Amino acid sequence: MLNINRFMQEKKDVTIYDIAERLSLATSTISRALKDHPSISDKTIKKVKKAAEEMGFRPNTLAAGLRGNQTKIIGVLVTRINRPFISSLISGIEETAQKAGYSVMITQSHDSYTDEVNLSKALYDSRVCGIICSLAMETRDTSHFQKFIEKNIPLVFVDRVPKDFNTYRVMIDNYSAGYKATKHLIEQGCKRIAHITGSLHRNTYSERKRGYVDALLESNLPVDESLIVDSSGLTFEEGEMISNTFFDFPNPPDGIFASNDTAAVGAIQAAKKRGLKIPQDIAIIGFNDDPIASIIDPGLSTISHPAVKMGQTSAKKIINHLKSLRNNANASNKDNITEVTFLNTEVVARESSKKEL
Amino acid sequence: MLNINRFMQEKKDVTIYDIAERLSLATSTISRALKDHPSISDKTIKKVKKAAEEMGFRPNTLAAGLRGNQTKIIGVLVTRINRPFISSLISGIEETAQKAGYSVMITQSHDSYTDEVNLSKALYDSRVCGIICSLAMETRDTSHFQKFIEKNIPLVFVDRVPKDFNTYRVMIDNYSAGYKATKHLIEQGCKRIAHITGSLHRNTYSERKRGYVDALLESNLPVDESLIVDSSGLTFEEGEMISNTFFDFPNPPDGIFASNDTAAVGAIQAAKKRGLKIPQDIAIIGFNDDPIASIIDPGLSTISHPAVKMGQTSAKKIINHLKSLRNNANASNKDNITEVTFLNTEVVARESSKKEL
DNA sequence: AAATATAATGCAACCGATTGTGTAAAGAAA
DNA sequence: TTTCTTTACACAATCGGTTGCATTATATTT
Repeated sequence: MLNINRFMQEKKDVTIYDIAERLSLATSTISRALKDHPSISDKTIKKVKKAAEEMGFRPNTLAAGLRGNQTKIIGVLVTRINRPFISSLISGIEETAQKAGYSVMITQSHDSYTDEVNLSKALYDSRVCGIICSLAMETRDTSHFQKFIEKNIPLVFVDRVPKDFNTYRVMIDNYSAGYKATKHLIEQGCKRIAHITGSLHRNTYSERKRGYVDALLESNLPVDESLIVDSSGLTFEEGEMISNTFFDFPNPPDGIFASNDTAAVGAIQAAKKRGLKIPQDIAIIGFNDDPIASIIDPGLSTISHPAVKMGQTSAKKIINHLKSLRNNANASNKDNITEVTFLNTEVVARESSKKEL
Repeated sequence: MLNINRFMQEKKDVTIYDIAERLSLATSTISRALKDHPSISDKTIKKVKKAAEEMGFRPNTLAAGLRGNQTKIIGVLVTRINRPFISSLISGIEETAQKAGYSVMITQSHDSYTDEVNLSKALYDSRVCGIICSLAMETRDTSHFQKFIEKNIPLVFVDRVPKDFNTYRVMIDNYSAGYKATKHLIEQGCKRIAHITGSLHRNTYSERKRGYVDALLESNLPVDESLIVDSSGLTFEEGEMISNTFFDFPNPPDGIFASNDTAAVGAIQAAKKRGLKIPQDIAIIGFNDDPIASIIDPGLSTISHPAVKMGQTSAKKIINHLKSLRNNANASNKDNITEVTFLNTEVVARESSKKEL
């Protein structure tokens, strides 16, 4: 049995030892030559690369990673992959990482705190060289990320960021976005604007709400708490249901600002089913500019979110940080990197809110 | 300078050596105890696990991977992450992988053949334990995957699969799906059905087209080549444009079967702009059951695709294969695993095609 | 009690690339 | 020619688990 097994074993990978032997050079020379190390002559470099090519040499990233206690893998920890915003974010990360020679390891917390904790450990175990995270809905305590800081592993929180954590943050200005969205409805003539928000534990939603409130106040419009509803999942169904309760009010709103497009689409459907005219009876604005926004009828006004760019930016933060660590070996900015990058948002006005044609 | 650096170095990770020293045991014992090896006594196992926990031990997956020349990482190579079908697929893969203790490394080819080749090499270099791939639109030759077979690394092609490659394939029955979609339109009374297809080099599209043709033939309807148009990207714009050319025909179609929902939505928009009644004047059916399908007005009939399940199934193929390799060390089914799994599709009939209420 | 079987643990090589330090060779300066 | 620099390369330790085999401790049998 053992014999059979032995015969069936696939041939070994070509290693730098094999190249060294063939060229009668030391493995250290091979290793350096393959990386264009300055202390290796051009002649040798060429010779080594040629041999490596011919022999079909493929570097073993595990060995390199073990030795340097560091991989070229960026860990990504998001809530759910199959959402337009998130998948675009990941796409941006992967694109930027790939160009710089990094790989991307993806995990999803499904908005569960315990999953998030475990996955952060798993990513640590994989010796990722950096980590990009968008917090789970449930997460309150973020101490499980402290380990990365201690180990000087760059950490970027994106979109859903903690309040108090000295790291990179890449996000949009949710406050001003919420403000802009509300202001837009006010400019269309809305006097009574409802707001469907997500969990206020997440900065994204709480900030948007803050912007919403301030926009109302600024225009001397009353802030009616009954018009502000917390939708745990911001789903289509919840959007529809919450809107229906609004419409049942003796004094219903004439505008709805939903904190994502999915819920906003629910609001549109609810309004349509009631025979309410959009935007005359009820103007609606969402958030994210998901593909549906431009396809639904009427077109959904929304706030556009540079998802892909946020991913690219996050990846760049990691990559640049690592680069500067290399160039400046003693630059251990440990627990001192607090850099917040805000990306632009824009009001995308479509039919669901444009009262005057 | 060097001194400062030394002081700033983060503390080392706890290794099995540290545990071994503390308990006066050999590292081999620690290693085995942590894995519940049968030859280690329960008492020792408990003691070791307790110490590991207390000391905050985290295994270095790189070291384990190097030694065994194998990681617990499943490589995923898709065309574009930020598409509903793909992101759901990935979500399914990640979910299943995570449960079984595997990680997922993601790459996107952007439908480029050269990128696909390079990424397959990069995944190989990372010593992934398996690979799941959906082919790039451009890909004709798939020999770059041969290396995985030779190395006995399980390979699963999903959705967009090559014709001739002895591996796992997880897919839907595109032929019957295309047949069902067309048949559905025929049952609604359509006599002249157009088809917007993707690149016929990809099995997905060529098979759907074959089903379309056969459904027509079976119902004694003529197959008019001018009604079959190849849309390279199957984008919204292409769907709109191609539909417009159809509508300009002296003898326009009364039904359109588009090979994805995006293009079908384009067809809907084109029809609406022309004032054509859907489905009375023109019935439309898409493919995929993307979120838009249920949200657009009129609701888009389509073929539902179990994307998440395809991901889960693909991951399971990898995991089970590895498991059986472990249990049966000499089971090198090299170049002999041709297992095709078909997942079910369903016609989802919505307003865009239901002629009789 | 001696012999044998079995359970539990130790020893040490190994995976493949990286890198600080040492050394030989070639060139430059004295 | 000798000495001092550079330049180019070699040596060998290292990263942290894993695993085949050897060894010791304990249990069982005769």
